Amino acid sequence: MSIDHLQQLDKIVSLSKSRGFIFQSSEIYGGLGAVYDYGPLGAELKRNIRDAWWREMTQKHENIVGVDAAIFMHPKVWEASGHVEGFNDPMIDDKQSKKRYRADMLIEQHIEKLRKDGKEKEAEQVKELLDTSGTRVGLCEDLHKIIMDYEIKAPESGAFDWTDVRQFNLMFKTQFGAVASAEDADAVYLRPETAQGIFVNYKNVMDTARQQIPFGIAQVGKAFRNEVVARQFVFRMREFEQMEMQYFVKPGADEEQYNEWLNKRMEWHKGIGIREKYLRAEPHPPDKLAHYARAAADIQYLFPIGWQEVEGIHNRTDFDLSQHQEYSGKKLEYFDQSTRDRYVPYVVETSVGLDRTILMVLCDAYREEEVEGETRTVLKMHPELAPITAGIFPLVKKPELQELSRKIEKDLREDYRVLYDEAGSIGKRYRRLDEAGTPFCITVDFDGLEDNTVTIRYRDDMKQERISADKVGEVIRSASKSWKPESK
RNA sequence: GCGGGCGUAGCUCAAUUGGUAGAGCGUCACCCUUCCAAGGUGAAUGUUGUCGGUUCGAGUCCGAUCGCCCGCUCCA
Repeated sequence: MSIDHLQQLDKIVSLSKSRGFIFQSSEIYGGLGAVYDYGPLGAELKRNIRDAWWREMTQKHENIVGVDAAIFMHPKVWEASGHVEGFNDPMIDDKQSKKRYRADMLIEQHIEKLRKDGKEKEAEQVKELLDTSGTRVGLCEDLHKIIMDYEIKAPESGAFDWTDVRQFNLMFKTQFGAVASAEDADAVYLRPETAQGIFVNYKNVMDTARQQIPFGIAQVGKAFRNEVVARQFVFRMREFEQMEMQYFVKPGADEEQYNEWLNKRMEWHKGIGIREKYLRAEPHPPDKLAHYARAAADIQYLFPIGWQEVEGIHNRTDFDLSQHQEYSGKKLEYFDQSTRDRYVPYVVETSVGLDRTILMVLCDAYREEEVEGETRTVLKMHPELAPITAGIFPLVKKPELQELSRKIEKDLREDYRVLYDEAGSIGKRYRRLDEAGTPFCITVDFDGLEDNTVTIRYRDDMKQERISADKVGEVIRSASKSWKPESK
């Protein structure tokens, strides 16, 4: 059976481990949940994708500049951004049905029910208690007491058999300063998103980079989320890498820019070789928008686990800058010299998960093909993303062939990541590099010694061409540039 | 975090009622080899996820723990 589009993630998990793309973190100690390490091939693939994004988003735009903000930030940043509040969900479980609910949502629903039943007075009472929860014993305890006192039952099972209310803080907290103290005063968070590193530097960049609105700030970096359920390989990890660009625009220009960036970003995904039919843009319904967003859309890929978000495009309005202006007391307004307008810019965000992009590239590239009764496993990824660009082989282990092979290897090494291999049969060496996604193999044979030629073998269709040994680099360059996923 | 399933070599998997842990592939070395996982010879690799219990004896039974998968939930 040949495979053109993956149905199971297992294949990628196995291949990732056996070829050295991705390993589980701390594996020799039994692994650490939802944390993964990149191996030799994975590290190269990751770098290539990161570089492609950075080139696209900064180098190709005169009005987008980069920053590299620290992971640690002032604790107030997360108060201003809404994360301290929004990242704490009080949850409660129904022991009968094993369903989990948000405690505050349960109470809200109960209030609505009371109103519907005409018990306006009691509804007001509960609403008052809900609004003041957290002021008596603690948030969890107060919410639990309301549920108990008003005998709020589980919506689905109708049971009244609750666990305690527990809070899930999705931000990682750590101690700042060498002397550990139990006090929260020293607590800092590992950033749950990189975006805030851009917003807090907005003024600095404005003051130094000689940019005028509209302009963008790009950043690639780690973010950390203590996910309740972190699963599905590198799709949802506790430590992950984001590639973000925040585009600052004049209020009113936000909708147009939002649409434009959604299109541009979709084109990028196609440009790195992802097949168009497995990509789609999925707008968020207005009632599902994040607290900061006016409009949002996912760019999704059809993973073996279904359609899933790889990138999010958000119209963040002036929410973040206004919040930071309020919390920091620093003016973050923009003054337009020509129109003499003064305003807090609106922000259009493009935020793509680097690890998710890697997974997408691996999934989209994965093929199993029938070749003369044997299965060929091959990663047909864009040549410019491939961890190893070319393999160089002497057809057999003979000194003359080895000599020319080594010379070609040395030349190519200046510009490309290459691998010299003389072990095993030639077919085996081709197939090994197929699994690594290497698009080109150069083989030196005896005929070639006569006229200084070699054969280049293409990964995607296994076709071979005889070319001049002096033109190998050139052929690789043009074949990389002209590569299209349709030709896979 | 809850419910269910699973955990044996780098990968995929065997191992009778509880009775000496194996195979295929891969890896490495050498030989052979003039273009698609060829062949030959040899080699390395496991506290059976971890800890504890039951037993004369545990990969197998029991408990705990860690991790993975599916569902619930969550996804700012």
